[in-house]
Amino acid sequence: MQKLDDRALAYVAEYFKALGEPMRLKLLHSLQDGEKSVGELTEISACSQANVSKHLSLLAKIGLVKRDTLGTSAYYRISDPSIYDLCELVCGHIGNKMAAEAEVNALFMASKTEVGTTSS
Amino acid sequence: MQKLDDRALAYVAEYFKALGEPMRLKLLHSLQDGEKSVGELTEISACSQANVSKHLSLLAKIGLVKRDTLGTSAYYRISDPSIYDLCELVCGHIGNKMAAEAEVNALFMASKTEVGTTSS
DNA sequence: TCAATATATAACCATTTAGCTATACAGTCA
DNA sequence: TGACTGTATAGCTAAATGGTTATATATTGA
Repeated sequence: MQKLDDRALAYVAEYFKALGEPMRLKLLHSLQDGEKSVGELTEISACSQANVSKHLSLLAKIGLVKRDTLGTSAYYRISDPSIYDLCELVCGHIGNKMAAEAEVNALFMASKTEVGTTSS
Repeated sequence: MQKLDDRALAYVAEYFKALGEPMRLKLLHSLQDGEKSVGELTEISACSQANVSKHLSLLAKIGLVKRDTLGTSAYYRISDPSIYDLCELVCGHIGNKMAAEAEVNALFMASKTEVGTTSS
């Protein structure tokens, strides 16, 4: 039972870990409007083809994307749209945080104005 | 604009990365029913105190948990309940995946039964 | 079959990081 | 102040990993 829990935990962590990479997020974002070939993604991401391929393989292994081949090209597409719900949640969190930071910033600026330029 | 996008991307990735660690997920899970001290979490997680402290620091830095002190103890609590929504989504995904695996397994078993034990 | 193109993989390097042990730091109590 | 307790941090090691270049693999077309 505990063992199963740990396995599930590891599984969830693996999932999050796959999303914990800016380049992979960029690739997933690029796929949001439909499937794309490795070449297209390479161009979009401004990243080496080998690296793009490796990231896509990882995403496919996790099950986040699916792979289809047409001719010599490989086309990848999102297989689990729920990741966008995830990203939305996180972005919401980030939005809040940025708003909070902005507020703190404003307060800071205000306090500076109060004190004047004699900052010492 | 692109630069900002990359920053946001890095931010989201950092957030996911923090969740991409079984031990940190375990700690967050332990905090689901209320705040706990480092000592309590150390006992629950079966992990060294130093390591627990480090993970908690990281989670606090990201803003996932908050820290309060009482006497010599430090109490941590979830500061952003939305992470549980995240986990639920991911667990749903995992549930689907496991169900799919179970189905594949069943089909495999069935095919083995059909063919019989003369597996060659 | 041979050349060309698209993708995947191998081998390697540099960085990151989870874990450990030892220790520093801070608050409590005598 | 000095022992004690709880927490954080420093320093280290081993493993994981993102990136690179070079190469292997596979499909198309002449």
